[in-house]
Amino acid sequence: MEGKLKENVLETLRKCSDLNHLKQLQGYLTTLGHAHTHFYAFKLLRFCALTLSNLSYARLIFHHHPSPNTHLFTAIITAYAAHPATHPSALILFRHMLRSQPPRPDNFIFPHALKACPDSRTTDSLFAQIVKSGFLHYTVVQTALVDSYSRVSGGVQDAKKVFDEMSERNVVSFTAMVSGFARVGDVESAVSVFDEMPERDVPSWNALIAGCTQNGAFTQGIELLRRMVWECNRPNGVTVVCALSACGHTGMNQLGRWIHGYVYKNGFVFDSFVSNALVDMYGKCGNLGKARKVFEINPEKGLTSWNSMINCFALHGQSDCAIAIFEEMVRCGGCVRPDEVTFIGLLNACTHGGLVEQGYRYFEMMVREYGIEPRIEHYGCLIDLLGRAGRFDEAMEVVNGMNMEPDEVVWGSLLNGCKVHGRTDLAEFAAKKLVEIDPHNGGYGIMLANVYGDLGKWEEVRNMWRTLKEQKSYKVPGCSWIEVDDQVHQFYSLDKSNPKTEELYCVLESLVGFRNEVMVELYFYI
DNA sequence: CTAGGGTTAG
Repeated sequence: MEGKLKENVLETLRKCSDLNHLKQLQGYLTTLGHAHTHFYAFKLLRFCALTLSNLSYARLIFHHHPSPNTHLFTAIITAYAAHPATHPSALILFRHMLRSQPPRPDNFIFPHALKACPDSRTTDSLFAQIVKSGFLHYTVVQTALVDSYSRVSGGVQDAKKVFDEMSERNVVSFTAMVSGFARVGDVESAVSVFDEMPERDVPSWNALIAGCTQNGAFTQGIELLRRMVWECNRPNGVTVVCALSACGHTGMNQLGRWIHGYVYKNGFVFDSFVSNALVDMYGKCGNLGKARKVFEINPEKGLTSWNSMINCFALHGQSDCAIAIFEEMVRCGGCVRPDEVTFIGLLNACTHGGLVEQGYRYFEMMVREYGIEPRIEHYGCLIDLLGRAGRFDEAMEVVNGMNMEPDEVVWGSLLNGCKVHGRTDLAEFAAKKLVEIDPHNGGYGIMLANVYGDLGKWEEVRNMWRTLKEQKSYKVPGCSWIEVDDQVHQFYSLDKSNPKTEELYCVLESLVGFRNEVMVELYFYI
């Protein structure tokens, strides 16, 4: 009889599609006196949280239960731990559980609680609890500890300590350690852990490739992708997203297109992450038509999809298109709301299109209509906008009215505007601020020296150069590259190592009308 | 029933 009911309930849950259905089932169980039977409450709660992703009703089920057991606690804590916004609630409930005598935590609950830890102190205390409850010998629990430490600030070393003391390590433990190092920018350590792995699967490769691309090691990321394929691992959607990001940042259009083909053949086109990464790659490689096409066929345009498309147009100075996309986003984006990234793109578009008034309006709109607190990046855009338009009074008004310290971007944008419009007095002020913020950045020192030169202050020019030499701070040379026929050509400013230097300068001269200090070097073959 | 990988931003 009981078995029959159980089957019925599970069957009904499988067919359940919305909250009303769930409530009906709940009512039915209540009439049978089973509303608080642990097994059913657990099933309902899990279904509600995981399938319907209705957290508020899930917590209702939990809090209405007179005596929740370990399973119920696990279910609700899992649900809370799944989203960063509800991490605090997960921990509050977990502490509550530790205080109340039964139910006791089991080994299944610790990994979830560990996921919700905001700092290493919290992870420490969970560590102690795990030891006390005798669950430390589980590999899964230890791996969760490694992962937890590696996510909180300053915790990688603790993660490594736990990792080193593990008696048994599997792919997951290694991968957790790899991404832990990658997260703090220590690509080297990530690589050495990766090299020690006895076996690797697709997520482990992804962890390292993501680590590279997130830390600016794009070429290294691409090399790893090749090695991954060479060693017979099939890249999945995650791999592809990382690789596309690398292609975009380095202008590897050929490889990007090859990956697009791979995406198409393997059905990843329906992955919104992949679609967004494709849009970004095509945009950065200058193929706006393709970018737009990929964007258009994405059936689930999310916030990032819209932002990426806007950024593409902004990057290429197509302010009209960027604005049109923004308006479409507001009109038919569904529940998508513009965020701070959207406005950075939009403001950049206005800057590159010279639309000062429009840019101003969007800035106001961001604050008033969308309630977004302007971040330093937005001020950077605004100063860039005003500076390029030569509206220095307003620019300074904004700088002085900011409720935060102006950063390099702000002063750099102002300096740039000053140079364009010949405002050497203000340029000196901005350049001095730059040097003040980062005295060891040779680039800023050189800019200040140049401004002194413009002003005819030769004594200061000499002093500046002497300081630069004394502290041995040199500017990293400006560099850009272009792909032609499977070859990447790298351009360094002031570099004359390329055999065709003279020819190249002649072409540049005919293009810009004067000689520019930019050079070209053959870099590598794909 | 538990552990690892993801795009956009001057």
